[in-house]
Amino acid sequence: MPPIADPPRTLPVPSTAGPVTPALRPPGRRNRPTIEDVAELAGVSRGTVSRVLNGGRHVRPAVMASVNSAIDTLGYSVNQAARNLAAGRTDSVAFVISEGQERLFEDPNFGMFVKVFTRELRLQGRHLLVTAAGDHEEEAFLGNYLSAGHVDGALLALPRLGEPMLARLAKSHLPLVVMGRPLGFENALSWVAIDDEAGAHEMVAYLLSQGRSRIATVTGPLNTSSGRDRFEGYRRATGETFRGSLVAEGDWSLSSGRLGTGRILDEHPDIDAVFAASDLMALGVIAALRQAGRRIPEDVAVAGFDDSAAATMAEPPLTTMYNPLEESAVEAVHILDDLMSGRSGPRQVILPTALVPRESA
Amino acid sequence: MPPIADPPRTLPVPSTAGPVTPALRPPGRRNRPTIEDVAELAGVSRGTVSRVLNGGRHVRPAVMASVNSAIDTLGYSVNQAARNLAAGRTDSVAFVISEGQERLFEDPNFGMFVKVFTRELRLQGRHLLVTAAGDHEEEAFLGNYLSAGHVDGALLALPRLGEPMLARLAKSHLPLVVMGRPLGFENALSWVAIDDEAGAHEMVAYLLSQGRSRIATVTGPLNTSSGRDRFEGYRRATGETFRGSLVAEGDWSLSSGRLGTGRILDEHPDIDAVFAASDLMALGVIAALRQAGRRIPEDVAVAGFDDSAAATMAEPPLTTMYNPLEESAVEAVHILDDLMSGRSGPRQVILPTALVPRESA
DNA sequence: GGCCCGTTTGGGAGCGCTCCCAACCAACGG
DNA sequence: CCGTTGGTTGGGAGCGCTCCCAAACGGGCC
Repeated sequence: MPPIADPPRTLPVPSTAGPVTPALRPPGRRNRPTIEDVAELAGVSRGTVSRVLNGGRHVRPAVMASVNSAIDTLGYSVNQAARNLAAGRTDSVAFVISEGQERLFEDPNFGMFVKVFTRELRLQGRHLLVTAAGDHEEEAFLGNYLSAGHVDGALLALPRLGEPMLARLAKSHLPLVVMGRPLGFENALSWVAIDDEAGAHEMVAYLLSQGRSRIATVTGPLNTSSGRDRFEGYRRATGETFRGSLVAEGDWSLSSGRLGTGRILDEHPDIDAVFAASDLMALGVIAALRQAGRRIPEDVAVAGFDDSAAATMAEPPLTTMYNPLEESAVEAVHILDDLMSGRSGPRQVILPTALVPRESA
Repeated sequence: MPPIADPPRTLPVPSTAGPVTPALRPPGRRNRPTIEDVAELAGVSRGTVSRVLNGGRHVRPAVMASVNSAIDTLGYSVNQAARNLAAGRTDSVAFVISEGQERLFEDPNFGMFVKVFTRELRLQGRHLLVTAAGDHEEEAFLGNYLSAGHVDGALLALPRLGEPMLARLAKSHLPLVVMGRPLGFENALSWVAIDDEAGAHEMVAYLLSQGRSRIATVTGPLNTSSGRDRFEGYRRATGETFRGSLVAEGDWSLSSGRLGTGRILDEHPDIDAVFAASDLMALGVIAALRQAGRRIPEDVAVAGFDDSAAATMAEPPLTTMYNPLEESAVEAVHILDDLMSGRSGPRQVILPTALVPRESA
């Protein structure tokens, strides 16, 4: 790239002088030692060094040791670009998120995913790259990145419906696993989700069994599969008694829980329970109820969803549904591994939730 | 050049069977079209396609158009591994975080950094990869990754002192910019920080000017530069009146603010102000004070630091110091760009904070 | 009309690795 | 003693690009 730097690269000696010792290597741009240098120092061939680098099968222990020591003394580390090109794989996986990054990083699920993905992938010798695309331009940029063979596969968290990104990636042939149910691509793609509908249903049934009869709900965004399914669970559980005015659509945020509850209280001051589709929104629900002078759970029971850290810290501790995030993440990585190795085709997994009764209901 | 692979490519007819459509291309593992295919279709040479791919300098508009159309019809996208290898760069930058990922993602600063980094890097045609290392093993794994030439540079958020990661990376020759002051590497590395000491000093001076005289503090972790510097600012501002028993060390978390305040109250029930080294801890301070029956700000003034979203949402709204996170992030990317392009050597930037008075003090 | 110079184009030479085949070697059995 | 087997090793070929030199081209000017 630098016009000045190149001549020495192609030819250390301008054509006049005689052969120069191999020490004078035709300087790569960063002059890092190559596999060839290691081979020379260890007195073996390129092939042998490569074998050592890739697990050391079919290499005598003694030779392996000398190669490793050569690697150490040279401070050699493999050039990934070259390896990728030659081997046709990158040993890394992207975690792709649409949604504005600001909201995103508040999501407690997110940190868990990153943590578990990193850990599980490392067991496979792979790296996790987290990438986010806020707007459409960034999405295109990111789409390019993924198609350019930078990664061997991708884990996607694209909660909203009809993500253009999904359609684009779906036909890119890149192995893909979606976290959550990808509406519109349920059969074509692999995905891991929890049984939101059943979980929500169970929770509302539980509230009913506790003698609550006027149960309101603050839903998640209804253009996400989780938001929609949890609402459906609520609807099915309430059955005959379902009233649209007992429903407020939230956006997973604390303040949307607060606002939604306020609105419902205006029309229905007599509610005796609120099912929030997330713990964070449940916190907002509690705040709004308190402000309206309600005691929890005496006057109004509150239930959340996810069993996040917020649920324990809440005052009173929150009755919620356990969301098997960690299991989901582990499962997703396994599926992706199978996909990348060609061991199997697309696969879908739905994990069950579990009721966690605490003081709030 | 390739004896086996070439014939079919240069010539669609293998010698035996009848003419086969150009679809039959030699086996790339994923069978993706290469630059050579584009060149052939557009009727130009590899070199010309490469020129188009890299901005189209020295290419006639007509030729450029035909190349672009060939790219479209073939659905070609550049193979990054090959490009990286040939060009010696990757056009991507890592954002490296040590610290357990769980805590990490709760940090509101973090989301902001990712957002701004992504945006600013894209203007340079670069990608951001977020990578985290929880334990030592992961750190080593990540260190390898970074040294392996996967990225052209890295932005580091390694808040704690004596990060082994820092020492390791510092001597790796990879262009590096640290977010925050890297204790022990102040001169060797580039970094961007805010003036924590001056900010804390200003805040405490402000409390004093408001007539508060018994000012306690909940510090950040004293093994981080920010924690330490903010404490120093407090110490300098309190001067003669400094008392060690008015200090509690926190860990940036809400609960550490609560616990620390509780401990201080035990010994000093008469405090009339608390300076928390972060907004989140200030929330904990408020909770503890309330529980002890204090009114805010009437009985005790509370001040935070960072001017995060939490500060506005607090009850009462929090007096705090504005932390120019976005500017820091922008600055960091600029410095990194200079470093990567060899335009300049290591550089350090310290940005000023600003007092944001609200109701809590 | 011939010459010179700037622009455009072709294509050779790698980049540093993996893959794979052929060569090698030692131990063993017939 | 030689053929055979199975583990080990060397090194050619090639992955798909970028870089750069030299050739080709096209005006403008004398």
